[in-house]
Amino acid sequence: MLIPFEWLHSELSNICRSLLRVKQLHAFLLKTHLSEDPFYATKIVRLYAINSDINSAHNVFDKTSNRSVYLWNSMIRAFAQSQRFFNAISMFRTMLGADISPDGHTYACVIRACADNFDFSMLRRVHGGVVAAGLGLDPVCCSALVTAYSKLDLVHEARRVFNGVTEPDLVLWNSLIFGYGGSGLWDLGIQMFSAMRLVGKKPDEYTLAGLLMGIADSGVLSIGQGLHCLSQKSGLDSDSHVGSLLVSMYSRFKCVASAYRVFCSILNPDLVTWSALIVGYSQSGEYEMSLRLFWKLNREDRKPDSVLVASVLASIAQMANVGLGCEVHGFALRHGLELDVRVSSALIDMYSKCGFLQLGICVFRIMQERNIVSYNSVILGFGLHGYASEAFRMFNKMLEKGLVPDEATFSSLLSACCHAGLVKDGKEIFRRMKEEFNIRARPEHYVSMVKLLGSSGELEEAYSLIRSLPEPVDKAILGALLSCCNSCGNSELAEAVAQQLFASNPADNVYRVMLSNIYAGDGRWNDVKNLRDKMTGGLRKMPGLSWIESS
DNA sequence: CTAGGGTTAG
Repeated sequence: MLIPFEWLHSELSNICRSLLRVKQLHAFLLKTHLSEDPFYATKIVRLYAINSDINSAHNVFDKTSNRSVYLWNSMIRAFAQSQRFFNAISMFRTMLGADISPDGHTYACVIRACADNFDFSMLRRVHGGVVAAGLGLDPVCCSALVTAYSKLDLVHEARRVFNGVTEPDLVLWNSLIFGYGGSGLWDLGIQMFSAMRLVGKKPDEYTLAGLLMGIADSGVLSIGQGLHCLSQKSGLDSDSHVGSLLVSMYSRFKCVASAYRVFCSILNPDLVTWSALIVGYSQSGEYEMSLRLFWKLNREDRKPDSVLVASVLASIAQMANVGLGCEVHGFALRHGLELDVRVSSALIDMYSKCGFLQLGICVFRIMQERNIVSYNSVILGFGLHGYASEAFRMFNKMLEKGLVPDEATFSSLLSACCHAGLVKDGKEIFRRMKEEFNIRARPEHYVSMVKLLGSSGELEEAYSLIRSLPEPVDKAILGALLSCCNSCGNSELAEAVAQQLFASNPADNVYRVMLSNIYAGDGRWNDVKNLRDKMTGGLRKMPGLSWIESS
């Protein structure tokens, strides 16, 4: 039989998104007995995996007696991609026992699977295996290890792997920069970037994405602008990934005009980019513009997804505009998005924040599938309207259903106690959260507790709660205590708290002014003057910024 | 010949 090889190879190299077509190709290969060949088997396994037919992929693997490393690797990757972690690992174990030895790519697949599954002890064991196999300095394995450790919040471990490599390639540099960006260690990311440039490596779109990821949290707009400039010069700002990050970076700094300019320069803005801009406008308080863009997107051929609808509803909740909320509710109904838990929870939240708790409860009642988020929204709604007992009733119902409460559940309950002034119940639920449900109290929980205790005259207890926390105490918690002190006229405690706030945030002038006001209220002009004299310090010196000026 | 290490918003 004459086989049109050219046709076959181009078909196999295409990323075919139709399962039917893949099955036809597979059937054709079976007829020609080419499916016995590990080369073709690998292709078919990959095509089945892309179309998420993992059983057919496994079947092809089983039927192929002559298994190449490529075939093993593809099968392991296929299992990992379809979240079948256990299968991926056991396939790897089988491979170790077979008469073929895994290569760097095999280990990379397994390492990635461990990270995706947040399995630290397995990652450790595989890392050991990598070293034992003599692949400890293999660039592919090292990149995978750096990414995996960063994903498990062990960036320092990632750095150790990186340091072992004498001449890191671009991917390895990028992996570490991404690790730093994702862990909020943006200054270390910048340092690595400077070091990378010193050895003459040119950044690509991954490098910029890694850097930009951390910058929005840094609070230093000039660095973000420097990176924007750099991406323009390297012609990377029209890349939709980099563009999306720039849009959200500018949005977080509330520079929506710049965000819009970046948006316009992107060649093919995708749903992510649109989302970043729409959410950006609403985060900057420009709700009308945000909604106008939402409807504009809707007029184009791309349709908003449930995540975007939920975010738009969140900004409508902030506007407390129930008319717009109803319009978007109608939109969700027309597009069958109201069954999505994220959308319906956002609807509950929107209605209750607009003052229409009853409508929120209606949405809750007709929901098909209720998860923890839906219960949290309805609990928050009851609390917001002062119905603390209803909130607790919902909480108990949720427990009866076997749902496990999370941090947000307790935030909602504590805020319900705040709104109703239920000090005793608040203390009790705070205790149960920690002891019974093993949830570590987060800053927002402490904020509620401080408000609750402070507003009922138990300032001392609120203060001792704060003193039990490790330094530095979150500024939201101290801020809550400070406003309680102010409203009940306890200027002595107010001063202590303001000093603590100022000491931990010396660069933020808000706290300097706060403290200054307290001194001024007591007529202590010398203290006011001292405070002002220290103000000449200027901006904190930033590490490794010279490259911005040079670029 | 193929697979295989590094992405983004909410």
